[in-house]
Amino acid sequence: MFHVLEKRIAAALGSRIQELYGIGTLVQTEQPKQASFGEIAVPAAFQLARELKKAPRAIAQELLAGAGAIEGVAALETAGNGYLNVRLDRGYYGANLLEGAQEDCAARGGKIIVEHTNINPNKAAHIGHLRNAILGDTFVRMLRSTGHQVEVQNYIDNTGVQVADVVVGFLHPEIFLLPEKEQPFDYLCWDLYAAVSSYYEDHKEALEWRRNTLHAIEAGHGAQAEKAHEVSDRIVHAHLATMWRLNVTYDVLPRESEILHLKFWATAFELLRQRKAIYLETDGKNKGCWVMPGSAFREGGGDEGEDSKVIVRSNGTVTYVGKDIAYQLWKFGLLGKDFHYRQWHTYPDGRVVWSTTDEPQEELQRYGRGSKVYNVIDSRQSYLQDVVVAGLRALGFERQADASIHFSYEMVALTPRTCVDLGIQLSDEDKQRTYVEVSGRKGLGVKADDLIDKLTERALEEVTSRHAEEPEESRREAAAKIAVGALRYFMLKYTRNSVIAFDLSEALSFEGETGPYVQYSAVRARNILRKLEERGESLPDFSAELSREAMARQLDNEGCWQLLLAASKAGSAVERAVTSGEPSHVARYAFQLAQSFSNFYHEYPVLTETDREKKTFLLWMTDYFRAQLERTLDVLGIQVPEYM
RNA sequence: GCGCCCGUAGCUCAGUUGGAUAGAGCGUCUGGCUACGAACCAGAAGGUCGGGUGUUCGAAUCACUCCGGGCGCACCA
Repeated sequence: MFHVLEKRIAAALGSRIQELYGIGTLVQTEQPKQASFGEIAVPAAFQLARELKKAPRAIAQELLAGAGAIEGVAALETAGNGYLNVRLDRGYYGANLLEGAQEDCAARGGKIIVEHTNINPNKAAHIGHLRNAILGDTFVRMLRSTGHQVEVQNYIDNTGVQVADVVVGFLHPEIFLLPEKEQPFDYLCWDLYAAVSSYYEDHKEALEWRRNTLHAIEAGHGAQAEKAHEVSDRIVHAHLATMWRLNVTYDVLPRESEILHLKFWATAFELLRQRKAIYLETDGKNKGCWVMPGSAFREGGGDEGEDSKVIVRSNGTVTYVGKDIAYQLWKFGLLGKDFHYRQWHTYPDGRVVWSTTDEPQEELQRYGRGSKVYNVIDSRQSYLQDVVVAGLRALGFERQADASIHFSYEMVALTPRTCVDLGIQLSDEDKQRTYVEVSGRKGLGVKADDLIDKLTERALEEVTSRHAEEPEESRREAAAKIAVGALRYFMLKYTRNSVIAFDLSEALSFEGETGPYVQYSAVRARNILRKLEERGESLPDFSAELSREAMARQLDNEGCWQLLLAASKAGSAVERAVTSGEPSHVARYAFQLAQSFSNFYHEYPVLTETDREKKTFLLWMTDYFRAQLERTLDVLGIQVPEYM
């Protein structure tokens, strides 16, 4: 509702400017710092001042003078030295919210592809991966809630060295002892991978095992290839299970093995070669390689050969970037080829994740052909992402290059204190830092499932301390939702390019700006409504009992009005977060919304209210807050427990 | 050396793309449960927005520069 009015006001003033000065501009609106200034502020006069060579204040007055009435606006006034402030018609606003004024949610644009998670299928997921998945999944929810069609892809690199190293571990039990105790497969691989990696340090000759294994995997047969398949398949299932705990799901898993077997790369290579995006280097350190010149992806890349990027190695194998270019081309439907698809996994709610396969299937399924592609990838890979986009550009796919977005984010590191808690040895230098980088290769880091388990136990303690009478299963269910709320909110409250220094005790906190705080507000809103039923009363028919006049009367109360206004901004908050590509905006809004509700909760006793109209109004406010809280939490992928 | 990111309250971070008196959470200090649940609320203290120069009606935000920190710059993924 709020952004409908924002747009309406911008449009009205835009045409007013057009008729007065003959200038077509996009009128910006903002929200005043102080509530006393009104609900919407328009700084347009400042922008016009330069062009018109007039004082902003005078322009604002001219704009105001002949402006006609705008639906839903009670008053326009000038303020400061050129602001136009808007006061909304409160009765109109409330009545429209009550009727659930349709947010214009018409499906828009083409399909958007979001690729996220992309964890190497060779070990358990850790907190760094969680940031990727939660960021990606939340962005998907944001897009879907604003009417976009989205396809979620999780790329599986099942033929890389990481998998090979774990296979090496399994095939050399005489060196890499498997632990006696039972533990999940992905945990076992975590240790195995670290062990193999560190073994290479002192036994360079062992790298030959890795090379052999890689060759076998590419060839696609033999014991090593079989083991590689087994490892990556089992790990992918483990990852899907971990992500499911966090309400993160996927539509399709494109796999590297099919990119190889279906010769996607060969097709891409032909394109790149024909259009001269890459060339065969005949000299220098890259002699014998197919390279992309540095000038393609770096500004002023002058030194030929010095900064060019190898796409095909001198031994004829393709690099990661090369495969990624082929994959990116496929995402846009530019390769002229497609995968076959088979059902890979069914979620507990019945939805199905599909995987690519190289064998034709009876059941036809189509993926790819997006009009816009978001790749959720660590900012450390921005250089490689630039090369991929440059590849598209060099092929002449300008539009698709522009529509390829590296949705980057900074890494998750650990605070030194948390390292100590986890028993990780630190150098004196590291102890002085504010954070320490995790390393999957060394086996340092916090496993995702361990963290979720820890959070769940913490939440269970809290729940049990308040609801010992409830059955354990029910308490566990609530605790799981709280844990997920805490974790998702924690990963989302930071802006994307801020490094998260992960602190265990901070993450385990459920007070202040946290997911559980927001969940708690929603629970309390529900409780009021439930208590109403328990008292033998029922929810009034709001639209019958609350006339526009009644709404205006009640909203004349400044406190109520400000609270309702804040609650009504959910749509515009998500909208803004989508355009700025910043999920943290939604998280921040959710927190503010919860704060507003807390204020409401303490300020206005609902059930004991004696004035009938006011009580009806307060019940409506409660229900509206509940709906907005649930809606916003849903965008964040956070559920509301029955009690907490 | 080159490129990207960061520097805002004691700590961790926001700041609607250049706007009105710079905001939260944590921590500290004062108060508030006989419950629409205190995982909460009310209040207080706490700032030279890393330093400097510039751009203009107006700068935490843009440009230049210096200082401090991080991450990239493979025939690894």
